[in-house]
Amino acid sequence: MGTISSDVIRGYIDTIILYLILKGPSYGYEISRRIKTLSEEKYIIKETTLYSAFTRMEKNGYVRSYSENADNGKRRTYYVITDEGRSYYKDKCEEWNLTKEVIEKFVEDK
Amino acid sequence: MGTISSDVIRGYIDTIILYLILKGPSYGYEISRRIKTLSEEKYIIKETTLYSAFTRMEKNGYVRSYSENADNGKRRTYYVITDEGRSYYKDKCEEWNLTKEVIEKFVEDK
DNA sequence: CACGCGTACTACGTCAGACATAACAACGGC
DNA sequence: GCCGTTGTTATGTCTGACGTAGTACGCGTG
Repeated sequence: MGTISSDVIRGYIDTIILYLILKGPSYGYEISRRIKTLSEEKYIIKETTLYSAFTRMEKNGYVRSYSENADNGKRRTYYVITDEGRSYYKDKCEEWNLTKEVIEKFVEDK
Repeated sequence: MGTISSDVIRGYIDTIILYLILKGPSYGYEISRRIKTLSEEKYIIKETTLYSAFTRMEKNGYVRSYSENADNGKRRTYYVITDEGRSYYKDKCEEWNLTKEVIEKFVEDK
């Protein structure tokens, strides 16, 4: 307990990932760790969820990718946000504010 | 525009419905209208979504149902929240607060 | 008096997203 | 020599929301 269920966040995985590459490219493993620490361990993304999100977003034109060999001898795939990705991110932020308002009408205050 | 996408609310349909029968039984059509007005037309639930939610929740023990002939000659299926349903609702409200906190870390303020 | 509209619900099928399970691969440390 | 960390990929499953369609009754209006 303390962690949130997956369905809840469904629809915002892409937004979360895009947020983390707004300021510069990053790669899967790093993003997953940053999600974990930023959310204070309340949300830990699954590898499959993460990488399938990348594939989906690349198909949708929200990210581009390139491969590079890291200094530690490992190959890495970096992801870069596109203009389309930025505009999608902004739209999702607005949608979030709407959605939040709606749901809060049906959720009792603690 | 103005209305919210379905995936976003996914996972909260049941919560929304349960909220509307917290204070007493209701039936599909009425609930759908109340969601529409309460959300200020920002969320309009589909019949299929609504009735499949009822089925699911009855299977899970969150609601009970009974049929009655309404004064207008139509049969109606009323749904009643159970104790399990109440406790599920409370859990979801708490989960919502957690989720909200998490997502807001990745969404830029308007 | 036929028709559409509001009420009330059901059946069947589709699709996408999140996840489970598993594997591959290279390095460091004990 | 094997485990843990880093880093990614493949394959398959399951559920929830929705599209499309149909049934059925009563009421008002043209």
